[in-house]
Amino acid sequence: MSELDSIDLKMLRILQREGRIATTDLADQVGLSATPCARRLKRLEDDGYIRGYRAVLDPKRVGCGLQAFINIRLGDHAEKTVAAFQSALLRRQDVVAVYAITGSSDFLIHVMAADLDALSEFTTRTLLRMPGIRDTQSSIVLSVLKAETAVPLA
Amino acid sequence: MSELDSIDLKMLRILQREGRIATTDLADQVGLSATPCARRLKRLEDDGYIRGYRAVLDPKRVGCGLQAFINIRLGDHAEKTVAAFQSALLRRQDVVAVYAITGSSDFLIHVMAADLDALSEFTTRTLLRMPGIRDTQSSIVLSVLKAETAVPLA
DNA sequence: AGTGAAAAAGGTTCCGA
DNA sequence: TCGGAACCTTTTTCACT
Repeated sequence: MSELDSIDLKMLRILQREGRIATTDLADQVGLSATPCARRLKRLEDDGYIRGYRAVLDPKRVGCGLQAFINIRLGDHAEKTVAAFQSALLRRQDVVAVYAITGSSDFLIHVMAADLDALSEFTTRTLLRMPGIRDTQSSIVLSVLKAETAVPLA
Repeated sequence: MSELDSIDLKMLRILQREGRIATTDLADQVGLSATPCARRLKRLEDDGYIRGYRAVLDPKRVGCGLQAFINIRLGDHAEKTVAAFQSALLRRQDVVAVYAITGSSDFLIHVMAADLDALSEFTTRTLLRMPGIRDTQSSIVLSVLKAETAVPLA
């Protein structure tokens, strides 16, 4: 479970931008031949540095024109309530992220929907009917100036 | 700019999970031979449905143990101030996302840092010294229950 | 850990349906 | 638009440094 050397970091930086790059090209870019590059890549995957690879879609292009962040405060923090609330959220495809946070609310969720109608339907029909919710506060995304999946690597 | 048929959608769904899948395997999974599958994939890329491919790293594993969301309210909405503020944020690697939002604040940003020290340094040394900022409100992420890059595809 | 060559697997192009 | 064959590239394996 050794450390990452500068070549590993270089590889990770490149792979965060070009997830489908051929290992031969990756090898060129980090100054290695194909064999050790493939070995390192496998190690980075096996040791859990790389979780997986994803195609990044253009949300608007595929019919998801609206995004929102919703702060949620629970009224009841009983373990059972919290667990039920969480698993209900996690099951939904349109809830793309769920964070437990500090501050004035308990959870921050990131929702994607086709349009305002779909979003308000989610909020009123689904979210507000979940047990244990005290209040919610929605922030609709007007524009996405940046949305990296990339983790900063010093 | 034609529509996406059910095979295209299937391909996109698979690619959101397995961004590095071989096109022959993708072809098998959608019931096509390699040639038309590769052609469709190229079209999805060229027409902007697929923005790119990314390796997804484990943040903790690569030294980014702390995430936070920060709501930012500007005091001065002059175009120049807003533009300067935005470009300063966009330049920073540790600011992984920037959204302009509705509601009580103007921007929501997603920050990744090694630890609390690094985060508080960012807030006090960088963020609060930016011109035009009226106030900020940080929510530190206690746990990530879900963080999909995937866009929901009906 | 890295290299280079050979075998296997995957990707691309062209043509016919 | 699809499928198949030929051709080319990439990946993997292996012997060696």
